[in-house]
Amino acid sequence: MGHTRWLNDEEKRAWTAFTTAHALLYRRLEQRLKRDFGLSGLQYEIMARLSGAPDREMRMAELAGALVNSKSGLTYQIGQMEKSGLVRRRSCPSDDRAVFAVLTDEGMALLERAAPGHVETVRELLFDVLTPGQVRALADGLGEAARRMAEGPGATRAADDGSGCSGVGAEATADLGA
Amino acid sequence: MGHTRWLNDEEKRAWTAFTTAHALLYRRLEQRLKRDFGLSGLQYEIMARLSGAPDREMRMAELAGALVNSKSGLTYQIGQMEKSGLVRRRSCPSDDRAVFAVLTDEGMALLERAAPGHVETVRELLFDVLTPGQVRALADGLGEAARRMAEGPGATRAADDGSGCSGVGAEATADLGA
DNA sequence: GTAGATTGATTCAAATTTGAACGCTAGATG
DNA sequence: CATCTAGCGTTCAAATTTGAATCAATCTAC
Repeated sequence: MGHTRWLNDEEKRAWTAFTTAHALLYRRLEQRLKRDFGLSGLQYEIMARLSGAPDREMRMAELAGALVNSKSGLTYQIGQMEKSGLVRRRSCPSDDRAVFAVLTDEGMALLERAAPGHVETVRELLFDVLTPGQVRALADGLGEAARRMAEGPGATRAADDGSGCSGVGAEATADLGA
Repeated sequence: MGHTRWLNDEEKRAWTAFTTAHALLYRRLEQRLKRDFGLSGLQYEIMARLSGAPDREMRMAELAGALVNSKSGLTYQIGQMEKSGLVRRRSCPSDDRAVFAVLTDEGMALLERAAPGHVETVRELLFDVLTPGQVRALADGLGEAARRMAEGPGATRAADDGSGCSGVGAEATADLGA
């Protein structure tokens, strides 16, 4: 392997902008969610994902894959949210291994209260700053990068077996600003 | 406050692409760093930042601000890295409150070994996928967003007093792919 | 100068995250 | 059918992160 292809100045700018913007934005969103609704960012994302899925439910592994989170971490958070009544577990009749996380009515209600402010913040801090062309570049460029990383080698398999328990095709983008 | 300005389809695509690409990429980078060098992502970033600063040192608060991390979290990590000899603390003669984190020669050497693979991964998974126009859009659009969030209201102050202890202007972008 | 307010960093307990086992079931192979 | 492999979710201990105190030192206004 020859010489490293270092980043040029514009790539360095892009890289720091990417990581810094993400960190700052995510931090703001978390602060707001915690302060106003006692929710963590992950909890919001879980609810947003579930809200967009058929019957408002997803299998644990599928959900973990969609959120890019570890399985054990998801188990923990679903446990917390179950205590709070935001989510409920349901086991799958046809496959005793599978567990579904289901968004409760209470969870849905909280999500609907939290979503407006959340989305508004994303808009103010991100989309109001970007030109339409830049929005498209994000969607296209980063979308393609994400797709390749999700499939390509090294991806933590989330193997989508089309088992009889239903199951969503991976691309369910929630309406409530997942 | 009237109605919520929800995200349109392209904005939703951009938002999920942004968050998902970041999560996937960051996870890959962390796995690689941990496996090959026993480093966490944060530790790498700390070293990369320090390596680009004058005298390879920064004040704790300044560093925390640059990394978008809590002060207490940084205290912990610097403690860990000090044990490993990657970093060393130095107190400021003219201000007894201030503490500098200094990258040691050993730390610098490790960074130089880790950087090529790190940067190469970023290139493969991100920049090789993006068009030059998309790179520019990231740099410009997200750069502007980051700038506003860093300054605008709600920013966790990192007040840059130009005290006699030296101190870097906030924008030191490290060469080693911070 | 001195009280009072601010800033810099650390400490501490609680919450969360991580990754490697573990137990269990479904599906494949013989 | 018996066994073997692989997938799913959980558990567990260790590591990390968080945020609210805390302690000390600087700066401000009297």
